[in-house]
Amino acid sequence: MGGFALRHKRPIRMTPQRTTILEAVRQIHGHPTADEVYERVRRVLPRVSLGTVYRNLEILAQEGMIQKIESGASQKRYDGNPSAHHHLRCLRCGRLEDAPLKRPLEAMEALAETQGYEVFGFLLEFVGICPACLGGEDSGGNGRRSN
Amino acid sequence: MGGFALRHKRPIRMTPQRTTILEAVRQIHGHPTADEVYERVRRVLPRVSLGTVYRNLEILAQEGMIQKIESGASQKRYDGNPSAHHHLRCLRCGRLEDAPLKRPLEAMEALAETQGYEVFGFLLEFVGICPACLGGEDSGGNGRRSN
DNA sequence: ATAACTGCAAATCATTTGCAGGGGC
DNA sequence: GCCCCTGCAAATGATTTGCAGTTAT
Repeated sequence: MGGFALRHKRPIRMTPQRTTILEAVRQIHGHPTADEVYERVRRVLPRVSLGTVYRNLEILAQEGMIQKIESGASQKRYDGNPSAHHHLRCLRCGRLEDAPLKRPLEAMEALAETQGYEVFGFLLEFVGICPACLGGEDSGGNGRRSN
Repeated sequence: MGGFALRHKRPIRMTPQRTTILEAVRQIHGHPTADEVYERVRRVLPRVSLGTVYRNLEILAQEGMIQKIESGASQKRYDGNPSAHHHLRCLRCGRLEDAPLKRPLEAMEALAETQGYEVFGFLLEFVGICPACLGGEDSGGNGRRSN
């Protein structure tokens, strides 16, 4: 859950920057912020710009190669694992870890034992297209939306 | 879900601004943004500042009187219903509606029929305190955290 | 060749914060 | 009377974008 790609395919070019950014997201443990990716990429390509990192994280997420995690914090995080799984965030330090994919209430209990968290609750949000938008213009056009 | 209050109680004073802001959140259909609340409050109290609206939305959420919804969008939204329920967001227009509280996968199917949405997926994030933070300093002090 | 892509810097934009005065309790 | 609360304005900070030059395909 994260990249709900709607984009009309455009040729995507694998530049050194893009490749390095993808690797960085995959290599960094946890779920890096754009800045953390930037720091890491700079070790290899000292001249990349933060703007490029943002642009590529967005594109990689839309291509389904990574996940963009936008829930519950002001800073977005990225995840090299594009398959469905959920997260566990610490209210104090902001740490973000993977959570086992189970039913929410069962999982909440399991989490305390398994990972030593004190779990207060969870955020659940469904994402889709509303009837009004479905009725109006067709799927064409923009693609980049929301958030 | 939403207000995971951790705050040490401080006396909370019901000023006209705070009262009006609370009413606005309750009255506005859907799930207003801070700006929408501001607009509405201004009709009654033309001199309120946007800063005051933000401060009070935060406090009301921490008191558990409203919910602060921070998932999946750059603009936070607020919800006059403080009890547990989930949401359904449109990728195109950003509309945010209530979703029935069921198991995610069942709910996804139900949503298409019930509300006419085309549902792509869902965001699920657990929120709590990680072992490191639990180990370190006790619960004392700040209260205001994360995001 | 020709889009896509990049670096750079400036722009956005929601949200937060410092401050000095004001008003609930 | 105390301290919480307010309006105002400035600050913050993550993310985005315009532009002119570069490069992958």
